[in-house]
Amino acid sequence: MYRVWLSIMKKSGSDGRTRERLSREAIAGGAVALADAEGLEAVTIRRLAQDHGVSPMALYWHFKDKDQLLDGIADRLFNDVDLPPVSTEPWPQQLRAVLQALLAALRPHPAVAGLVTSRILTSEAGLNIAERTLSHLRQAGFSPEQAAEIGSYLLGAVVTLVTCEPGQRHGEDDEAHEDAIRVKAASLGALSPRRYPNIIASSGALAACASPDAYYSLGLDMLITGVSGIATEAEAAS
Amino acid sequence: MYRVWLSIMKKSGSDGRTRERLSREAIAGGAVALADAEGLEAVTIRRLAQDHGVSPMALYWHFKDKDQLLDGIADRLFNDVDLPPVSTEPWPQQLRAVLQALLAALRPHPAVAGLVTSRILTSEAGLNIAERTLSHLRQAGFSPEQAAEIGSYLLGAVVTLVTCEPGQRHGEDDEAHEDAIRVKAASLGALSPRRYPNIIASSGALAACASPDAYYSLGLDMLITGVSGIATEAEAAS
DNA sequence: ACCTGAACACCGTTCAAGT
DNA sequence: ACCTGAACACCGTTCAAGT
Repeated sequence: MYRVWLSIMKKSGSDGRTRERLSREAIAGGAVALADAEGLEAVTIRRLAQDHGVSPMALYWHFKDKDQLLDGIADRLFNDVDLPPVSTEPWPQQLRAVLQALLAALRPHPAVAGLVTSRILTSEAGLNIAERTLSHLRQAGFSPEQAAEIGSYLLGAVVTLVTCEPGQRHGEDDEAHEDAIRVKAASLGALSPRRYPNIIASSGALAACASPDAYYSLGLDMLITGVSGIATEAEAAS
Repeated sequence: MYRVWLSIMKKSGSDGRTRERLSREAIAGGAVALADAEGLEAVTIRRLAQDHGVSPMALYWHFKDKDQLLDGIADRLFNDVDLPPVSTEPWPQQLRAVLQALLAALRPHPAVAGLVTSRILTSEAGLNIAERTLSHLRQAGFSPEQAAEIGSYLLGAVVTLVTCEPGQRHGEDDEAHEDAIRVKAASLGALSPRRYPNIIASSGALAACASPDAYYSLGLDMLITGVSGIATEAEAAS
């Protein structure tokens, strides 16, 4: 599928000498596709340049250094977020919808999801997500300071949901991935039943997620329930 | 402070030719201290070897490759966790105490905290933490499958709390860090008030955490409240 | 404005060899 | 058992130069 992406980008077949003009977007897009296929450690200036049919130094025209390239990847993910319109619904539902939108954008790209945590406030699109999150937290009655802390945590927690999904793949092909899951479940199941009875009972579910959709839905519920809980506490205390 | 660690390790002064025998523990300890001082990107096989007064290849006797070295760092953090004894308290308090113990071990080492997420089930000490977490979740009435998903998330969320603490330093010295915070607060404060009113209101708190203790306490409350909430939901549904 | 070639300092890692 | 030296393939990045 990475090869498909490549050929689209190059706009002509395997013999195609002609290639698209390089751009920040094309490079970041290629980086995401490469990370999806082979993991973040495969995303290298030299490798990206090679796949674009260009010299490594060409990328330095578009990005000051590799860190800015990673910023570009994060920015691309934030731009994939389809923020729900503000409505008259109660804040918990609206906040949940915002987090769910972020989640939906990150789920297809677990290998690069971790990049966004530290970059929300340095990305144009990320700022919009943060602003919406803070506004719903203010609706809940939190102070600007509390909203900042809780908001930072919530956005990070969405990333955590994605990167902690049991059996999350890390850029191997499908068969190798299934093998790894089977091996992991077996090794957990072979632990001492006296010392680790609960790990053994959960070994299958720890090695792979039976229903990712249910997992993510439960995760969002936990987040919103948690915020609602401390919101009412704070309200009762004031 | 990293220099202090170095001199202790070498057991003699600046002229000391004699050094401790190398060991997995000494190497992992040095790696943590180095990451604390200069960030995870400074943790390099060659740099560690140099600081230990040894050739880079010496480390390969103790660790198969760099990934195993990172495993060793995570293992060291898990061993710092002082797990509370099982008691007769209700499960939410006990679960909170377990998460708090993990949090206490990770807080001093934000640069390497992220390493633990994927390594809990491959570390001896990590398995104990996971087992305790799962056992309290089973007490709460969750199935082994639910416990696996929720437990994975909870342990990851503790890491998230540490790495998402607003203004979390990343291995700079103190003055540079305070400068960075001031710059960040100022740049957030200079955003468009029409588009980002809430970010501006929270700009100070987004750039740096006023009271980390309060932040972490609130974070643990959110986690426990969230789990409790979906636990009673699950109970009510059954 | 956009890209290249050569070069530099740095990685992780292998392998044969030393004690 | 524990460590070294030389070598290899790979990084990110700079700088001067080409079009």
